[in-house]
Amino acid sequence: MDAVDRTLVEALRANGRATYAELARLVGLSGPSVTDRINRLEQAGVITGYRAAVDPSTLGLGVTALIGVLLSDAADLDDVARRLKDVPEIEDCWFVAGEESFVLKVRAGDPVGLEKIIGRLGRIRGVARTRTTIALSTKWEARQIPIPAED
Amino acid sequence: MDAVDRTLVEALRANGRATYAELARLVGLSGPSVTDRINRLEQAGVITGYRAAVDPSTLGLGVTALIGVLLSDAADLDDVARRLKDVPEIEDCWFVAGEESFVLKVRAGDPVGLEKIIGRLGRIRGVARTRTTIALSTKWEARQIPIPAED
DNA sequence: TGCAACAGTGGACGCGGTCGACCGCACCCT
DNA sequence: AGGGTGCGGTCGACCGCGTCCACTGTTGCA
Repeated sequence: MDAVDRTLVEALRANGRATYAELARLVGLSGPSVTDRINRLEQAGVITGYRAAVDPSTLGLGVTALIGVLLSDAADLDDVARRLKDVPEIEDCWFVAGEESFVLKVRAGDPVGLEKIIGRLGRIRGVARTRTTIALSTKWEARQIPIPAED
Repeated sequence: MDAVDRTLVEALRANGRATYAELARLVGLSGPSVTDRINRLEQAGVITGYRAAVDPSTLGLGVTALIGVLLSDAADLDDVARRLKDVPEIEDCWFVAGEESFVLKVRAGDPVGLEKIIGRLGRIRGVARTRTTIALSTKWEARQIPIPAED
């Protein structure tokens, strides 16, 4: 994971469909050696995949919300996490410190859809209460934050 | 935006480096027509780009936190948003309904790094207070949620 | 000094992306 | 009903890219 690798990762974060030839020109190496490095980055788990970035609102998912999940006493964390995974509208799920045990980011088509999701969450065994925060606008999402110099 | 387009979007969300030939075989069309459709999806703003998915912890960004930002009375929303944008560690920024005006998702290398970010946020003009929730573990992130049938 | 391991280079081959020309269909207007 | 138009798709050809393999140069170590 040297400077060349960091450059490659930056370039692929900006454009996941960059050709190996382009990347080779960018870092001043030959094509095969760039291929080697990227394969190694993938196998090391640095690059976990390549995704098309899609605007959810164009797919009819205009509502974004953050939902805090409070558990009942004696709830099984793993069990709740497993049941949360069955709710397809949850895009992100963090286990957090604080009064709330999980924070979820969900997408819905409209407020009615969001209400249905909240209802489903509340019916999960072990979930005591939810606290929903609606995003009125998304200033930005998934911005590329700089890679720290050291490892 | 018909069923074929949805299939293409799903496929490119799963693998952003899929070749047009693969996609053509998948949907049963010729290469050029798939290229046309994808170009149209890009120009329509459905597909906004292609990104390599990177595991932040392998880059030395092991700490994820959600930070709620409370504003002072008479704070200028746009001005605060602009100053938040200058903080590179903020990966997502939503303007939300509720006592907090913004919710941020930030990444830091360690708790000390997070403390520095919180300090910087608190010094932004118009920011009255912040409330930080640390993610102890990420159950999942950026999961592909299904595309609703209708548009 | 000699050997081994590793990273990179260069060339050759096959496949994929791209472009232009053509086709068929649906829609519309008269 | 007929003709025109535009759109979406196919086909074929050319160029460039990805991939594989053999070779090279360097570093580290015995």
